[in-house]
Amino acid sequence: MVSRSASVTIIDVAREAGVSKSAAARVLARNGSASAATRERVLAAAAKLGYRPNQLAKAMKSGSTRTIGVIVPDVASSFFSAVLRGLTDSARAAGFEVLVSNTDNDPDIEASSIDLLAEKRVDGIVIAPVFQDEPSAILDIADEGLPVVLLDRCMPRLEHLPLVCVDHADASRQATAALLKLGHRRIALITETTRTVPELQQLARESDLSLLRPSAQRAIGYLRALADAGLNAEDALLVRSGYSVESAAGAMIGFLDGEHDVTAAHATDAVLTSGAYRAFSAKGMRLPDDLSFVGFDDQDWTTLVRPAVSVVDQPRQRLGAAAATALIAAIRGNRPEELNVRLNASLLMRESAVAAHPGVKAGAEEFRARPLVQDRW
Amino acid sequence: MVSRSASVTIIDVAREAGVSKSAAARVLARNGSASAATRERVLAAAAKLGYRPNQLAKAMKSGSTRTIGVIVPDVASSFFSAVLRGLTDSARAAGFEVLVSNTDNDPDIEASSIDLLAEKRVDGIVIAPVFQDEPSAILDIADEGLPVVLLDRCMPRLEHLPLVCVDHADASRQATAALLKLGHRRIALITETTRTVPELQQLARESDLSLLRPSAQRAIGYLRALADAGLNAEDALLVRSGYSVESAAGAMIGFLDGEHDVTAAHATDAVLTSGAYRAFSAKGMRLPDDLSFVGFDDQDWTTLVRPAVSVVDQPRQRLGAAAATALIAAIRGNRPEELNVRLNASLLMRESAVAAHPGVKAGAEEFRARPLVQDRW
DNA sequence: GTGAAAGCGCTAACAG
DNA sequence: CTGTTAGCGCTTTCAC
Repeated sequence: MVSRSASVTIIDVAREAGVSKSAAARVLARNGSASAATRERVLAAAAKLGYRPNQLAKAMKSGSTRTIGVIVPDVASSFFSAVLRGLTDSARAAGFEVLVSNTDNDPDIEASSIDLLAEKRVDGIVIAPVFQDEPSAILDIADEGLPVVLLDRCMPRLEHLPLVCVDHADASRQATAALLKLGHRRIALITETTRTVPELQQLARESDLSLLRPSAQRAIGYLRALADAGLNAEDALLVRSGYSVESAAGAMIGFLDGEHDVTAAHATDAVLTSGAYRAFSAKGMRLPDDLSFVGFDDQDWTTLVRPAVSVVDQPRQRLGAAAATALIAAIRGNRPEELNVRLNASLLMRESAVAAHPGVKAGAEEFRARPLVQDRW
Repeated sequence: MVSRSASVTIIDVAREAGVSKSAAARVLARNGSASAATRERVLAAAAKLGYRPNQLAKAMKSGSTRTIGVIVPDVASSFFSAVLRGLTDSARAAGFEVLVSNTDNDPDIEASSIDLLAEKRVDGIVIAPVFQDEPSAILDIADEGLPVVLLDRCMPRLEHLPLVCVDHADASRQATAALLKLGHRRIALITETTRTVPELQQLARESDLSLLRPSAQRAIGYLRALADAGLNAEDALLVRSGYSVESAAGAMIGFLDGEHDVTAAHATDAVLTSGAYRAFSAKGMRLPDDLSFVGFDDQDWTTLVRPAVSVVDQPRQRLGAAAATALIAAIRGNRPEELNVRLNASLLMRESAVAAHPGVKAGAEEFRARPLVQDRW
């Protein structure tokens, strides 16, 4: 291997080997036939010149770039960074590289990202779409025949696209059920949804849950757990928060400052979990004595603090891997309907949630071993 | 805008507009001259057909893909995910998309990632290299003339490549100096380096710090702070840990179980900070009463726990942005020497570190307002 | 101002 | 088995 110029083409290799361009091409692309002698000389020439196949040229011919695009709100978030990790690894294993972009939940950025990726001729796109009434950029690109897989969330107009997500309702249902089993009856829900309990109940009855925002789906899971236990939900138990640690902490402090009789709480998102936890600290509350708590997403700190925080954990990396797999299947021509994946979150009971009364039998052990079900990966 | 086929080319647009391919090309690429009438018809045709320029073809002609590659150990880590965010945003703003891959610190994966990116004809690569004796994949690609920017770390043989990093030594120097100012004299250092104090001192004297691993640079920063205060460092104060929370927790517990007289500690990495903190919890230690502590990297949980943890924080997003900017400058032809960037970490004094004795005057306030220096961004 | 033609690096018929 | 040839979609001289 010698020093090499900017770009060594197949022609350079052919010349060096003293054969024709196509002869060289055949051995380099290891298809078509070539004599042992030719093969050897071409390979030697390629090695000597440091030949690197130009995938751009290959892509122009084949129509496939072996590159996929990923569009998420923020790759720096703990959720999407883990998802991206699973996604890139899985894509890479299948021979695809990944182009990423962030939207910050801005529909315009989303639209321009889609256009850019389309112009770069990615073979498909995985997208965690921005909630909007007219997701036209996504619809357009999908109409043009580019494979698209929805990640983590869906919305009206996009129902026909394959969706890879976690069962949000089930996640919060699990968390709430665990608290109920521990004997808690008054359970606060820290939630981002702005819907009232009756609205949520109606949605749960009449619409396709997967078309709702994750926050609404999770709230519905909470309501279901209550209903399963024969309990009525109350708006007074819903602690409304914006999507930030500060907002959640403020909302929770406000709630705790007011009159209430809750003995437990569940937060429906990683950020809200942090905010709620901060509120508990600020109020000087001791978990689980003053309150039992189950958070969302297993973050670094949940096992760092004392008591360790119980959470319902989403399989983030596997979610990303599943999205990559689904997209690649779509690229290979599988039908969208076959590509839907719904993974289950798993309950991790630790020290922040205990029995409401000494008499309650169910301990943390009971939940800890709970097997995953309905998990296709 | 009507329904469109798989791929609308410039020829389709030309035909629809009733002009030649080159006429269409000229208006679509908005260079060259065209009459108002032609321009209008072409634009209309393009809109009608939903024409999307094929960047692959453009790239083949121009030799530039307007895509850069990023190679890091793990995009899911809190450090690199934040860096990636800054990097993608900055690249995007300059008109470049980003292709990512993870190495898990495996040199073979690194090498194959580099090859893949090179074959995809990225315009340049930002890489946080795997430590190895012969970084030949990186050297090869750089020799071939592909712009390469080193991210976060350098190593022998790679000195000639531009480096965008945080001043590691200064970061730990700042943390240690803060503790010293608070009156602490016996300060433990939780570190990943395996070098002894004499070795580190020799390295600090004789070699280019930037060629050492960040862990060694940080340890040297600690030694410098001690030296500045007229104190001798001791190997007994170095708590050796592998790169994992568990390892750090174990090492720290072992240290605390043994005989020691430290009143303060500093961890030199985010992971080690978590591990050390877990050790404090496990031992039932109360910060800052039992020990003053300054961690590394401002993580979610550092302000969630009570007392809030003081840290020296790396400007992660800006680091990524700076790397993108440097790489793009390299692509535009700037000389490598002009591209080096060293950012400063900033000390965030919170509640986990207090004066060793009531008499010490320096309080947290003194540090909080400390301005950034030597920061070019 | 406009069209014809060459070519980026590669693949894939197609003759020889 | 091997070489010639024709593009993939685009830009860019170069005549007209």
